[in-house]
Parts: sequence; structure tokens; C-alpha cells
Amino acid sequence: MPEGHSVHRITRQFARNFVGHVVHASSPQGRFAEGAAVIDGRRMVDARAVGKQMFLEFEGGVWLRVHLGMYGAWDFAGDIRMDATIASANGRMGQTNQRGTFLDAPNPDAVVLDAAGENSLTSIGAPRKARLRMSEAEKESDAPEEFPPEPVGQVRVRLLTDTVCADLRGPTACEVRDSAEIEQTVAKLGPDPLVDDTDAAEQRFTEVVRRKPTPIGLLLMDQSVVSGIGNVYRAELLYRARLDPHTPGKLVPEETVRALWRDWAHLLRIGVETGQMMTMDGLDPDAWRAAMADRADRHWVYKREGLPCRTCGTNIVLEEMGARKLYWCPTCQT
DNA sequence: TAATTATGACGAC
DNA sequence: TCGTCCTAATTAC
Repeated sequence: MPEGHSVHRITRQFARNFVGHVVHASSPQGRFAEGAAVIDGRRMVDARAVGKQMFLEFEGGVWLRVHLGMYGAWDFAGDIRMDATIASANGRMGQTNQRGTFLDAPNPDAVVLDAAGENSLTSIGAPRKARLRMSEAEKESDAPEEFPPEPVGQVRVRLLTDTVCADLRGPTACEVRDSAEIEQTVAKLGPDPLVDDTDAAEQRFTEVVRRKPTPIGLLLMDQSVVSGIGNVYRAELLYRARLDPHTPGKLVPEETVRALWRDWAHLLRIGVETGQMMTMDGLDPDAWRAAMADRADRHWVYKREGLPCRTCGTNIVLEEMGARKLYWCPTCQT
């Protein structure tokens, strides 16, 4: 599923292609007919992401809250203004070969985010006729023949401008709310490093973690403690910190908690800028290229159960934590 | 054709 | 801790 980086990227896509435009909204599937009717005909005025939640604001104080859950996805079609990395990576990737994106993705060390973070509206060149699926990964394919395209599958919401179409399917949440309700939702969320890029946010995260007896492996997945981390980033962050996932939050040294926050901020920026969950930055270019070519070989521990730890050779362990699969190295992470 | 899987989250016990 | 909801792609048979 999409972790925080994907949601920020999707939000950027809306900022580039929808904000400022009058939107025609519908629910081809029918399950969001009422909500779509409220939005229909309004101009989108803002697109924001906090953690895994996305908020689209329309004129008149009408907001659409979307959470993609495990397998939600947005499909864009039409004349799409592309993100710089989509333009550089997918533009050459041909059809449905996901490996192409990996091979052409930019060097993470070269990534630069402007101060506005996700509000950077870097677009490369003119809009391009294409179809782009955005979920936990991104896949570009040829543009459909007609515009707007015939809805395929269970499309909960379709948002349409004169030139761009966005279809949402499989969300765990999709609802119309007013600004007060959106504020309440956001207030319940822990800090997101791209939204709250402050010492105060780091401090808040640190204090909350160091107050709780809960295992750090659960705290990192708790969206009220910190926003945007999912099962992949959890495993990788804990490994990068060489931290035992079972350690109670209150027993994790303060400096380690702060380092976790900063590392999350670091990985999230890379993820947003590249569209990849790159958790092994620091590799030399050849090694990185090789790792990106194989999905099962991209991470330190995630989905590597039974394989030797890249550092110490101990077999990576798989266990359940928080009803999710947790991968870790019992030797390195102590 | 069916079973399996997924990078979430919530509510009932 | 368990069941439930959301959907599509992949894998197994």
C-alpha cells in the first residue's frame, strides 16, 4: 500500500493538474454518488497531504478526504503535467516494465527539495498524453484512445477537468467534509516531517515515544504518533537504527528516537522526490542500480525473511507485529 | 477458476 | 486479538 511518500506525490499531481480548475465529479461505481454531487462543478483550490491522508479542497469550504488503505489507487489520464521524476524516469520506460523506472530513477544524493516541500510544482515540459497509475508504485502507460476514458472496474470517484481525468478505486476512506472536520482529522495525526519540518515536531515525536511502554515497532506504525510510516518503512527504519522492534518506546535512548525522526524525514523526502522507497541510499551507483533492478533485493530487511542479513549474515526473521509482517535482523538489531 | 496477497485502519469483544 | 472493509494483480491448481 501507499505509505506517506506516495500520498504526497499524488497530492502534488493534483496540485499540478487540478488546483485552479473547475472539476466535474461523478461516481461511476455509484457508491459515492452523493458526495460527488456536492463536489461537482466546484473549483479545486488546494491539495494537501498529511501522512497517508489526502485532502482536496473545493470552493465553498468543501473538502474531499481520501485514504487509500491497503490497495487504493488513483489513475490519471489525459494531458498530464508530469512531475520531474515521472518525466525523467517513466518517459523512457516504455510500457509496463516497472524495472524501467528503477533503472532510470535519479541518484538520491542529487535530490533537492525546495523549502515548500510538496508544494514544489516542478513540471517538466508540456503536458503529455498518458495514463498514469499512482499507488504504492507508479506506472505509466499509453494514453487511452478517447477522453475521458470509459471507466474500468470499481471507480469510486472520477474527477474531471477539460484535459485531465483522475479515477479513484479501492480507497478505505473517501468522504466529503467541512473544514472543521478536516481540522479535527488532522489534529489526531502525529507529525509528518514534510508538513511539520520543525524542531517542535521532532520534540513532540520524541516525547510521545519516550513516554510509552509500547514496542517501538508498533509506535512507528501508529499514525497518531508519527504520520506516514507503513510496514516497509517501519522495518527499514528500525534496521537502519539497528533497533530491536520490541524495545519499549520509553527504553529507546533519546538520541536514537531523534535519529529515527530525522531518518524518516530523510527517507520520506527521497521517496517523494523519486517515487521509490529507497531505503538503501549510500550504496555506490552500480550496487544501487543492481538493487533497484530487483524488487526483492531493494531493502535491508523487508521481504527478506530467511535470507542472510546484508551486514552480518544472520537470517532475517519474519514475525507478526501489530497484525502485520515484521522483518528484522535479530543480530544487528539489539 | 480459485486462492492468495498487499506498502491500513477500525470497531467489537 | 479478531473480524471486517476496500480492489486488482498475481499465482496456484
